Amino acid sequence: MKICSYVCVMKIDLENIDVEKLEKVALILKTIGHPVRLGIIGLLTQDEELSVNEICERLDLTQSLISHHLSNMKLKGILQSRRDGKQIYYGLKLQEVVTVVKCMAECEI
Amino acid sequence: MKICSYVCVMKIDLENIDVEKLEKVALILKTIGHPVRLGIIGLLTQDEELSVNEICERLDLTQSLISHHLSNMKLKGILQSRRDGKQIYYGLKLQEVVTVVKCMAECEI
DNA sequence: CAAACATATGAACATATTTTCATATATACA
DNA sequence: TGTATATATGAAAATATGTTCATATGTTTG
Repeated sequence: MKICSYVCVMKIDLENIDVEKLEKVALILKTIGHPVRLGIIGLLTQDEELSVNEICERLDLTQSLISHHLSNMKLKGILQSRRDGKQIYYGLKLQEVVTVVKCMAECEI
Repeated sequence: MKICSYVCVMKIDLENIDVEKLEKVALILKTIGHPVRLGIIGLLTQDEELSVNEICERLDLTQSLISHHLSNMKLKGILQSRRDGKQIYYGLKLQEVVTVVKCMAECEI
């Protein structure tokens, strides 16, 4: 399913977007725009929730690195987390990022 | 028109995205994720093409700064340019970025 | 309560990005 | 051809980001 093609003709009304909002949008996009964080988002579209360790193993990256990236994305409202015993489970909060990533992943670049 | 809501349930199949593609996607998103560059993209959704000077004036930023950002985005395939006499006109090449920005601009963050 | 496990955090370092300034290049036109 | 105009470019400085390492915190269980 390709959506970009007909949506993309619409104008982005920047007059109605205040600077603060624009900077928030920029911040989210910049944050998503990193291979490790994209990897995490990818995993979390397949599994609703994953523990830090599961993410580390699946991406084959260190706990510390993953933890930093998770905190980063949580801070920006992209992810949410919940503790269950010893583990902390992360999941997507800002669902729109999936649309964004899908759109980019589908197009030819 | 809100599209995100129903698209976002779909999974991002990272198995089918090679690392190279993933990094390209990351690069595009990171590039878009900057206030000045978002501003340029916004203008170019309203006007198909704009000269460097027009962009500078509308965003009230220096020629050099804008020029650097334009080159950056052109290099990454987001924009295209064409010379007409003394001026160089820039326009969107990777139309998908509009979907991306719109999606982010519409959601509550 | 101590040990083991899961995760977070802070500092330090390396690297990348953004912006500015000065200057170069390209085009038009008198 | 020289001058004005439009844009690009390169280097430098300031700032931000990513990664690693060591260690702290929180939770469970023997």
